Amino acid sequence: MRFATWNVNSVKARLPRLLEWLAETRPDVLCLQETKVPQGDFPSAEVSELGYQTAEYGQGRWNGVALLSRVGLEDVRNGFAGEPGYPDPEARAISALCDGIRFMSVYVPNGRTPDDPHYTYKLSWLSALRTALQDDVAAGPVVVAGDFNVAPTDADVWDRAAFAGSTHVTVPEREALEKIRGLGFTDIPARPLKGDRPFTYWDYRAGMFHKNMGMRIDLVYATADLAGAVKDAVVDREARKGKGPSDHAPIVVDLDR
DNA sequence: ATGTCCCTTCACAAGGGA
Repeated sequence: MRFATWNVNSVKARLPRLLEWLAETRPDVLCLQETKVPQGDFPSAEVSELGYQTAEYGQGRWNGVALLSRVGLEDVRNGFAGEPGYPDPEARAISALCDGIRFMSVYVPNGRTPDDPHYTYKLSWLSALRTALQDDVAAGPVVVAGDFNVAPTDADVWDRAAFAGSTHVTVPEREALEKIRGLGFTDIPARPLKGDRPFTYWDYRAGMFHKNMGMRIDLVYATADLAGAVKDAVVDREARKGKGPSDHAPIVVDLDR
């Protein structure tokens, strides 16, 4: 099985790139984030021509997550039990069973700055996610993949000094991820296709991509049975190149299963 | 680092978010 995760930064703006990438990469399951389309506006017809079923959890202008699968899509859940809002619920998580594995696509709140209420929301959201995942982990194999908006270690940002006082690198954010891993998840290491660090995000500005000034904030968390079956995992930085890319690159994981 | 992109609307320019 091959699965992937990708923050596309608007599925409408990215549709040509998405379709081209799907036809080339052919994941069995794809976790999408930041679709930025209201519920019902996901281009399901276009992806169905490539053999994919769609489950979408959309919202007006921001957020939005989706799952694409060509190996089944059952027991779809928008959001999770106990998920906080800001203050209303936001479209940040969707999960479903695909070929016996529960896949959850997540778009963790950004947090903005450490003194912003949005940062508190981010920590609450991650804590509630951990609680909700307990039942899923007890039920069978689980993959939680997406834009976590946290760099797990200092090695996961291009320059730790540049992030002094910023979100994404604070101890409470990192501890929140550690607690999620404590449920039995492994942070699946992905190979960078260039350079020594598997960054997944590069700001559009200032030529950050070309200077490889990136961050590893898109992550794949898999339970032990699946982590042991990983044959290969790569950050597809090719998808960050060329005309009209997302600011995030996909992570592609191959399982011996 | 703040050099872009994407969304929206009291829309053809500007603000918000990332």
